Amino acid sequence: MKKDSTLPPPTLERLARLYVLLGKLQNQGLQAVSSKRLSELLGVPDHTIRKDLSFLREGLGTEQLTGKEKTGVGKPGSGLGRGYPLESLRVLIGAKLGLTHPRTACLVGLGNLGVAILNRRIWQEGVYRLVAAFDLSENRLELLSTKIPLYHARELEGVVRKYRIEIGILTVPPEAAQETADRLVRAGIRGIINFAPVVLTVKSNRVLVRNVSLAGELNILSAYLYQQEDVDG
Amino acid sequence: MKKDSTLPPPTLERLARLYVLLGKLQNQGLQAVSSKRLSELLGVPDHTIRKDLSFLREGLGTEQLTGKEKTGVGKPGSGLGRGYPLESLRVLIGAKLGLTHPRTACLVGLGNLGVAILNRRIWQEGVYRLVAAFDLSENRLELLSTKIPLYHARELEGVVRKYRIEIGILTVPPEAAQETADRLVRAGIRGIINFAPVVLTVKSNRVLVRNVSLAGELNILSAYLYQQEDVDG
DNA sequence: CATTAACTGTGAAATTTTTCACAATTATTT
DNA sequence: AAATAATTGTGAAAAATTTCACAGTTAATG
Repeated sequence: MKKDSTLPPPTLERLARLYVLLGKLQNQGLQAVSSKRLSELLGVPDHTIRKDLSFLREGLGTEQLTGKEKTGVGKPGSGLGRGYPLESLRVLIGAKLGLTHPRTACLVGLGNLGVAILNRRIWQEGVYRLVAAFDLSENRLELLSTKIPLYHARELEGVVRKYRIEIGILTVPPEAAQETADRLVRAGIRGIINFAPVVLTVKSNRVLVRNVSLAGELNILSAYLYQQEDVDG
Repeated sequence: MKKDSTLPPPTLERLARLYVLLGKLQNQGLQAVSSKRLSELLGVPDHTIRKDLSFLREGLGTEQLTGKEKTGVGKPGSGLGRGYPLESLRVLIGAKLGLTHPRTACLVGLGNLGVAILNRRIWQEGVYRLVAAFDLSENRLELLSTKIPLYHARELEGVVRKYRIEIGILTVPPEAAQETADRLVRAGIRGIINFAPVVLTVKSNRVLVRNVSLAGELNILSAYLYQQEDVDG
């Protein structure tokens, strides 16, 4: 539709995380933050944050921002209330990332991990709507007390199609992960967040996959530690 | 110690994930893979994989690899058994990333998420040793049946120091996350993998933090979907 | 009201990372 | 034994991303 210029991937990912942080800061009752503060909180250099934020300029409205007009959201200067106003910054990032209208999600696999995610507060906040959760065990389904509609796994395709579910969160055992992913894809899912310890293969390039891997994180951490050790001695 | 040239971060992170994948492929009984296959499996272009792998050359041994000697691990040519031999490639990556000697880890917080991680097979594989898990609830500690030593949270600092635990995995409720992280840092932890839905602030630059955030992943996914929607219509 | 201090915003430079393109290699086929 | 097909490895070019440095802004201070 809008042919908004697309963001550089690293910027997009940092903004997506920043968006979460801004919500937290708002809940703490703050009004504004500086790029320096955000830098400390996020572990990203302050100039990188300002640069990222400068992408919000594009498509800010119909006002012709020619030349050296005032363009940004941030308020320069010292003293309280300077920096970026939380409220408007958050709205702006939300608009840029398309986080304004709610997305539907489903959760597949109600083991310990699945239940942990089922109980997350994020589903109460309204931005993401968990409209279904699936499991193989009838027993499990009956035992769980939640407001989220629960279904037997055999109903996966039907429910995903019916509610046009966009995002699938995979918390099934590793053996079942690939097959479940295939089923989600066939049912028309648009994105998958995979918590199962497998490397998913999804051919369709219409479907985005984010792998969250404990083993991967451990390896990355170890490798950085190892590099540190090389340097420090 | 070794002053090994440090890897570009994107390469390091891809190799760390590749290492996991190679283990899986080995378990499937395969002997070798091509960069093209890895490309499909990992969703990374094949030339990027080959380039990444080319960093393994450095410090491959004392052989002086002058000129156009045979240097790589991969076997060119067509037919079965061509490409990269899984075994030796995995060993080489492991050596480069310092994944050869086991690392100690602890798990803090034994709610649903914690227990899910406690039961992961990775702790049986020998590369990472989960030497302690903590929780506040005595009840919970008694109920759990596992070979991993369980402790009350009050013993955190003592146990971390005693066993020189390097990596902490945080699966506590959000309210407790920052304080727990502070305690881990004070006790001398070297890295933290944070699964709690908060943005941790860790001043010490001796300590590495990896945040695993459902909200972050959801936002990233949504943003990419939104960009796709802009293009497709 | 001039000065100071603490910020933002950004074009341009520097750096890093990815992509390209193709020579070299080797099993398999003809 | 020549041709073919599939594959690695890598310098060099291209592209992307980060860093720099500083002009411009504004509340607070002296």
